[in-house]
Amino acid sequence: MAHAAPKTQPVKTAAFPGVGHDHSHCLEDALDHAGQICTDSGARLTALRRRVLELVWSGHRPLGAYDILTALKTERRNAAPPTVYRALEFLLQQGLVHRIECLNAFVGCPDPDTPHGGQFLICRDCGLSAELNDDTVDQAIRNSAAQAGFTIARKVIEIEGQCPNCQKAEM
Amino acid sequence: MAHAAPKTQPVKTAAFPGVGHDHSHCLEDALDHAGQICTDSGARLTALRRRVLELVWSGHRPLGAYDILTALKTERRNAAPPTVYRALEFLLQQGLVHRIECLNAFVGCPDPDTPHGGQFLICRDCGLSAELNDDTVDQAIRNSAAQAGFTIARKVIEIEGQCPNCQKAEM
DNA sequence: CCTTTAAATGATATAATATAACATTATACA
DNA sequence: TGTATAATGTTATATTATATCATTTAAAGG
Ligand SMILES: [Zn+2]
Ligand SMILES: [Zn+2]
Ligand SMILES: [Zn+2]
Ligand SMILES: [Zn+2]
Repeated sequence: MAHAAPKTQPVKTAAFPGVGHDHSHCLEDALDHAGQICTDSGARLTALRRRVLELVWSGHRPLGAYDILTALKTERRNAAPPTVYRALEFLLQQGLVHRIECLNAFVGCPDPDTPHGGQFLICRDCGLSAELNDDTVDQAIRNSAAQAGFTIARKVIEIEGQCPNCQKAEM
Repeated sequence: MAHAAPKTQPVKTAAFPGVGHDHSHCLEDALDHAGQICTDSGARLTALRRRVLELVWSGHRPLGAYDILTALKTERRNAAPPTVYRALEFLLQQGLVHRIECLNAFVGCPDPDTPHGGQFLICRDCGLSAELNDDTVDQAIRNSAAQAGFTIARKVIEIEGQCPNCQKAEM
């Protein structure tokens, strides 16, 4: 985890990226992490896979496979659905992207170093998503499953609603 | 955490239906509830909608729309995708069924009297699902969303893994 | 009861998402 | 270099979901 924030002011929850944030930084970070992770694990981050990761990270909005395909086709005329789905499958396996089930879409993981199922807040108005990893939620679910004698393999936690920015915009 | 359970014996969680449970009872219950709810709200539980609800309740396994369609076609030769999707849309609106996003499937709600988003345990081995409504989980998510300034419209909580029966069967 | 109107269903077409299967190319490595 | 493996190309098709307009059914009011 990152170092502690300065203590003098309330922790600014950065769940949703500010409208004017420096997204090139998000992108660089994601690619750097990806390079590191794949190097470490011996996985091959090919040009294609890297490019698909970049496209997923073109913003904080989950993208459908066919959105990605459309973008990819402008540079690779022969790109087809399997091209994208295979790259996404790889990126999912490496924990570099998450699949948003309720949207049939994919979004970059901002913290891929340790594998995790994410908790997603998804704005219905602007389409932005934010990944949380609240351990209280996680614990509650683990307890609940344990009580039912259920062994967890994967958690899908997707919260749809309205993000702070869009709430302000409505007033 | 919720209030303490009686200490004398472990809480029997009935999350997953026993292999030999009286399912006809589940079905009757579901149809009775549905009739009551629709009567109360003035919604029209037509023969078709009722039949689709029965099919969804043919077991505790989420069914895809086309599974339902296949079954329906044996009785209504002219059934088509919209036939099923429209009935499902109605049943969803009435809270009589839930949609399982990670399976693109639908399952009956065992407790439709008060609207709620469910928490689902889904067994990858046998396909059975169980609906929980653990308030601790719910609270944790509400807190987490509130901290992010996010307004919740809908929660998708789907836990994939192995149910107790399938764990035993593996030994 | 009949008419008007709205809701539900029928019917056809097509959109959107995802995978199967096999051929070809690139990479690893012995 | 040759061989095996992984990745990508290519084509076809499966699966899930919706749009649109016609027809039928049921509710409501006179
Ligand atoms: Zn960003
Ligand atoms: Zn928003
Ligand atoms: Zn049952
Ligand atoms: Zn099972």
